[in-house]
Amino acid sequence: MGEVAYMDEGDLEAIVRGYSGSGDAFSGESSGGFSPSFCLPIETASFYEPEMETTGLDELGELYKPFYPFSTQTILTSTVSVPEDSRSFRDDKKQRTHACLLSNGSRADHIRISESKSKKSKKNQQKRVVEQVKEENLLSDAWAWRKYGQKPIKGSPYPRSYYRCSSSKGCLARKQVERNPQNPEKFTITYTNEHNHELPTRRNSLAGSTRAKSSQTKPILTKKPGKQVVSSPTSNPVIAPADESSVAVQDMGVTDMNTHQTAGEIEGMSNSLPSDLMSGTGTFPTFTGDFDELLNSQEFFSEYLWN
DNA sequence: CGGGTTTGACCAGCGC
DNA sequence: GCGCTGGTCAAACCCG
Repeated sequence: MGEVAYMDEGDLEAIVRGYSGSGDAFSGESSGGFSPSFCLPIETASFYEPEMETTGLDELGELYKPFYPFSTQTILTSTVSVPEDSRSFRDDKKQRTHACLLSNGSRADHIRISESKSKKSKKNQQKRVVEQVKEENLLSDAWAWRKYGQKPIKGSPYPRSYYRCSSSKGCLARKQVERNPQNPEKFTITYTNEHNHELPTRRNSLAGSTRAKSSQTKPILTKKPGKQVVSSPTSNPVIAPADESSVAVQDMGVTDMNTHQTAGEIEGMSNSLPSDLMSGTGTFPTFTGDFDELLNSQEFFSEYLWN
């Protein structure tokens, strides 16, 4: 546990250092305005380790609360940095870009850097923030995500769902959601890449509206080509009894958020969260702490962890 | 009609 | 080199 996966210490060191301010490729000039949500490498914890939810991170959790006060979940850490996922090569073929686009449109080319560092692009891909959240908190980020794939994962009875940011075409932000096999109540969310735009003022209208009926809570998938069957672990139409987290959310958020949007806007967005994430609570207040906050707190994390 | 999900296929990385 | 695995694509379909 807590092992640094996918990269050697040197790499991590470099990245952490870079991230914490030296402004190397990684920090990718989180230029002026809105800073990319994620560009920080944090320690990696292997998934599926229950302990990791409570380990030394408890303390951190406390510190983290102001930013992410959900009572039950644990924010975790993870990851690895280093850029460019395997797709980069294909992307080349397909004329797609895959780098850290910044708010100003510039491109943080941390990818290249890592490329030179390692060829194991797949493992070194820019995954980073991993959160352990309860079902009801799956909605806890204000970004608009569009599911683009789902795969059964070896070693886990639950499939992993893949989401990409749907609020901006060029946004490279990715999110993977999978149920923790050892603690099915919780989901592991892995964010990859960063958003190259600000928080959407509102989510796409249909996000969360579709499949609302057909989606059932079924961890294990059943396939029926051509049919809309349920399968996503995140397709939990009715799991989230809005709990205390909803309150907590509102408390926090607004602090940093006002730079991007109003609480009202946020709430509006919550009404259109993807159904599988919505868990049936159409009025779940969204996570207002935007990635900037996470970023900040995680920045702290990284320093805390590495010093 | 636009934008969401589902899902089989495809592709590249990795381990043996 | 081969097979396994994970990540993504894209067609088909659904919904408001």
